[in-house]
Amino acid sequence: MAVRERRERERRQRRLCIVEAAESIFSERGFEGTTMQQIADRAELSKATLYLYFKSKEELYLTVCTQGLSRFGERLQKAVERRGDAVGKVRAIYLAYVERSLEDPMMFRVLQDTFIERIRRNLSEQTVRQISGTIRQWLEYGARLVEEGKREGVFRREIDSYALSLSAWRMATGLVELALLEEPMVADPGEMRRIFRKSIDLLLEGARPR
Amino acid sequence: MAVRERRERERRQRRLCIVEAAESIFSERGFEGTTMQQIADRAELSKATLYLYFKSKEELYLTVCTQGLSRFGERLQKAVERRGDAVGKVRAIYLAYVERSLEDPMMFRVLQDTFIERIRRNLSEQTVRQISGTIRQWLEYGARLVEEGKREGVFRREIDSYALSLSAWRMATGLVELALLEEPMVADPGEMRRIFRKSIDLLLEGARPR
Amino acid sequence: MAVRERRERERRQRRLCIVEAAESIFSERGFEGTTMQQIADRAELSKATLYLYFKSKEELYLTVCTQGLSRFGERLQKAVERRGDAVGKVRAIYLAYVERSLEDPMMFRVLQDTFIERIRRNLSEQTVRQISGTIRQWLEYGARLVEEGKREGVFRREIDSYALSLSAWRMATGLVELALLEEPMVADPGEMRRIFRKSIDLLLEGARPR
Amino acid sequence: MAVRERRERERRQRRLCIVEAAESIFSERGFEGTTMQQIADRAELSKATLYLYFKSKEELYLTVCTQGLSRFGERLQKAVERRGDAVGKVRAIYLAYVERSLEDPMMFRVLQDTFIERIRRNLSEQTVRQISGTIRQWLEYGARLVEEGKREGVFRREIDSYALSLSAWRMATGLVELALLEEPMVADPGEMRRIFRKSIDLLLEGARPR
DNA sequence: TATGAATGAGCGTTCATTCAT
DNA sequence: AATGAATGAACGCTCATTCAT
Repeated sequence: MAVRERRERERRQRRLCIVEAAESIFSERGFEGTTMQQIADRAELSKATLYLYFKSKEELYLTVCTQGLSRFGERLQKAVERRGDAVGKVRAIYLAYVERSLEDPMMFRVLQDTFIERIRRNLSEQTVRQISGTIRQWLEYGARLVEEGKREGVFRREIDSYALSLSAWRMATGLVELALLEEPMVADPGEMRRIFRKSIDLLLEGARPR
Repeated sequence: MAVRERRERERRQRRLCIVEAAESIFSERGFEGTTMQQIADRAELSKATLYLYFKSKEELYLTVCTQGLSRFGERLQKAVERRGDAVGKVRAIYLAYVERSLEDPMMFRVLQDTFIERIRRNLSEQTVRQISGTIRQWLEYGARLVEEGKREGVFRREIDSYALSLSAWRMATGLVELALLEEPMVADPGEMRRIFRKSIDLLLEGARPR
Repeated sequence: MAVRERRERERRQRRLCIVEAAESIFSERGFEGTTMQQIADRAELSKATLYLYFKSKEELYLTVCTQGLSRFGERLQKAVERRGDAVGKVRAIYLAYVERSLEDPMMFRVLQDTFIERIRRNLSEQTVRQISGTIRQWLEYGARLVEEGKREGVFRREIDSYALSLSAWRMATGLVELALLEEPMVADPGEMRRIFRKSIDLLLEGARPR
Repeated sequence: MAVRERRERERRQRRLCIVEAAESIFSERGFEGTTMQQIADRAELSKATLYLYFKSKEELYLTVCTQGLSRFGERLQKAVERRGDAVGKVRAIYLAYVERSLEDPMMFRVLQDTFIERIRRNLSEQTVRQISGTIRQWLEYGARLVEEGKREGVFRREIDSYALSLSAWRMATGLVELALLEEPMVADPGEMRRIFRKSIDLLLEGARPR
């Protein structure tokens, strides 16, 4: 019967709906600041129903994180395609990361939580491994781009490609964090845009052959 | 009588003891994840006693932050003294920041909390302003070092000194965050040390005259 | 389905149950002396459940007051109907007020709290206004009865109808307060009954044309 | 030695000082709304010292009540002296009671608390008896004045003198209660003064021979 | 005698989770 | 499958009282 299929489809749909509601609230208020009631309200469901799809607040949170991570990855992927040399590609991926984060601060913030020890402790080992794995893949992808650049002669041979990849990622993240503060701490939005560009340019310049 | 003096001394000691307990728990669990009971337990005092020394959780948090901030600042200050050129000074302050953070992860984490929007919302405006103010001072100090370097001819004239200062700070912070994860996500401690050095070298190299 | 109806009915029932528990404890111990735990215990519910029905202790208190107030009002209303002249009406309403208060001391005490400055300070302005408003209505109703009496010629023309209304109300309240003390302070119950009658007779006699 | 005497004197002085501080705060905030800290602050002593003079908050409260009661009584006594007939005397004592209460609302409010069952339960039997006794004496004094008035022919023979005394007292109390509300519930201060006079006049008029 | 310091018990309120329907 | 109702456990904070000095 097609009934079962429909059921299954509806169930997935419902799940998705919850995840979306959760994502938007987690990112606004963080893990601890979010209540199941708020999520239920936004999903237009009852609190109890949430527990039919996720066995705890943590599991729901984890789902939001991993789903967001892979969507994020897809976007970055596209940014590098059709770029010229490796320098351009690294620059493009850096700026795409920044851009995406600023456009969808929700996702960015949820992912940031993932690096907070206290929250990690609430997640199962498997989850942490899964998230770490994905991130490591990106970093390695970045490192490969740098290696490619070395072969192209746009980066110095002795550059540690993984260190560069890592540095760029952390610098981007740290600056976005700042840019997303409601009350700007160090600079206004317009200035921040320039700073993003300058930051990656400095780093890439530092890796160029002299 | 010396009684009053002793009392005074004991009182300061007790206060310090509470601040230390608070610092260690705030850094483990963040502002929201920390309860006054936990702090009281670690300080081996009753919850009510905390309120004899601090009128609220927030005031205690603020004290932890500002005390840590100034201790932190003093260390950085020392790191720059007796250094040769501006490049050396910036490098020294960067590495000192990293070193201090790794030695005293508590303080680092408490300060990081300060950049989480949801937590900022729970703090009084005054608290946020005070912390932001101190950080901005550091950043400006960093920018002045870069300006000094331009005059010395070790940095390019067109470098945006504030952007460099900011980028370095955020990169350091982002990398330390990673290094402090209990289960290393991307690299082992030994490798991280090298990466710290490489990261700042890349950035400084990028700012050098060609 | 009748399910929804039953639910609705049960919910009202539960709410009523809480209000009753609250009324009995508020009247025994006053607003400040009452705890949500005590109310929960008497209603045989958990403290948290109270908050499903009332959003705060104050809202619960307000509900107790206003419900009691209107119930009280209805009884007084009935007491005046089918009475002959205005003197009879005022007398009837006075004695009904006393009677009701002695029968339902809970309500009487809760309302009395309303005149204690410190408790007023703990209530929202709206709550206080609402209660004051109802009481003022009664007083004005009393005053209108006196005016009616003047026209009938059973009260002297120069009598201040509002002052009489007010005096009667306060006298009744003060005497009831005394009568409700567990250990009688001034007179036994039987004697009190006579005193109530005598008190209003004195007042009415004082307002008669000579 | 005179040392012991001085000690004793100082001790009494200190005690008085505490009672005064307590009286002023109890009357502002009621029994439950008052904290030992507030009393200690106003008495410029430490909280612990209070417990050297009174074994509990309740005992302190009781002392305030009984002391206030007797002082109050002395004032009323004076008001009746040198008055002409019994009507004038009753009127004088009624208005003196009102006047004193409005001048020293503190004392009035503390005494009112004495009629709240919940507070009575916290006091020892002896205390309650002591307070009741004093009040009863006043009432009987009032009743004797009425009897005097009957002999003078200014009150009707069949008047129940105790009932009149009681009614007047409760009416006065009830009206004062109203007058002391910060936000006037029924009438402004000026109007209240007239109402006080009218209220006792009504009652006395009601007791006159026709 | 006087007090600074300390605390247990308790407050109103919130929330993740469970359960009967 | 979905939910309204319920609750235990905890939260930040307060206060009457005790105790060492």
